[in-house]
Amino acid sequence: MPKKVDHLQRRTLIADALMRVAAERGLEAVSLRHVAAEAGVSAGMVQHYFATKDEMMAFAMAVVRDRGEVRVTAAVTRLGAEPPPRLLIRTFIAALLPLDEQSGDTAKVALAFLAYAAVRPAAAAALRDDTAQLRSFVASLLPGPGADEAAGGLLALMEGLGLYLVSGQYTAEQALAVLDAHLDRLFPG
Amino acid sequence: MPKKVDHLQRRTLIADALMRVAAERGLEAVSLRHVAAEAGVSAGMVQHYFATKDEMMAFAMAVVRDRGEVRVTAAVTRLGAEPPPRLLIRTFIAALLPLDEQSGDTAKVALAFLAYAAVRPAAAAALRDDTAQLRSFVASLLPGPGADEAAGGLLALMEGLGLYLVSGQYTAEQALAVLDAHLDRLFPG
DNA sequence: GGCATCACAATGCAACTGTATGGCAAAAGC
DNA sequence: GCTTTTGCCATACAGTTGCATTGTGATGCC
Repeated sequence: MPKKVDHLQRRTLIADALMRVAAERGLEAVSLRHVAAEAGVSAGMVQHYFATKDEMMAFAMAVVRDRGEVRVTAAVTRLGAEPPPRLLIRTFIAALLPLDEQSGDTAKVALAFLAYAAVRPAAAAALRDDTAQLRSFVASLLPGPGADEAAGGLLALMEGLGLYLVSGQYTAEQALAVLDAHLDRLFPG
Repeated sequence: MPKKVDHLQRRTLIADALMRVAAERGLEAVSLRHVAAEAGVSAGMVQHYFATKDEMMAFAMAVVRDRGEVRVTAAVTRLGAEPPPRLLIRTFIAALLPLDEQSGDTAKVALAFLAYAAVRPAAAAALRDDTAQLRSFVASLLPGPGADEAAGGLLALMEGLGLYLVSGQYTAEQALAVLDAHLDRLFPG
């Protein structure tokens, strides 16, 4: 076999360029040539690693999701074993929220993908499982009756805070204040 | 002066077509020709009423916002004078949430516009005022201390529920259950 | 009745889109 | 050393995009 190249690395390099373009100019500015230029490679190479644009988009979406998962698990494991439920919840929600500038870009991309998936049922299916899983996990950590609705509410609040952060309506401090106030209600005493 | 035409009506007709296209196939499918075809008019006419595509988009965004406002005030005035705060809040949040199929389309469009505005600071400014206004209104209705953070949390929860509804993760009943559970916490007793 | 003004249509144009295709160099297996 | 496979590039292509231009009726004012 000839020249061996790490396909995954190349694809990730391209996906990163895609995300940069999407974060700066929106998903509609994402074209093969723009992505290639942003990545500093030829348009032909992008085509070589992704047969179609849809395939490239799907891969980039998967990267965004995986990065989020990594951020969460990293933040959670940093807590050590058996952390108190409230701290655990606060930690992984804070890890998911776009609180700094860099994750703000990621969130912009995620928002663009969300709108993209809203009219493409096939792409939306992947997102569904993620939240359902997250919700039952949060519900298991919440005290008292009505934990299920409370978990749904907490996650919805998280998404909403994410939206406000992306659109620049909230600062990181404001968002965390709102989150903490909500947690105060969920963890009485 | 020649043929007098109701400009606003024509522009609204076109904006409605734009929203239909965006709801079905996403914002990136919104082109002058597609919108014209959907509206059943010539592409030249669209150009006649909107000098540029951006102007058309801005007008459509304004229409979406205005429709939301109308929905809210209609639902609220239906309550009569001096409604109890909790009912008032629940009513206008329910009016804003995409609970039926038709408003689901509107919400898809709103989501697309949100992503659109996320990378266009000029378009995002209009949204900011709206939520700030809404937040102080809600805060004035909430009891006890920390009303400001609680109002922010409630609105964030609303946005998150909207997202979940649009992406098909929640049914209308589930969303309302989560909302009511949250209101239970905000209005103790 | 002339005529300016407006509504609308048709066409053209350069730029861009995603994808197909062909070619070329390099590297491994024989 | 030759062949084959692979990485990558360049170009071509048909279709679409936003926008400019020009033309054509129709209308209402004077």
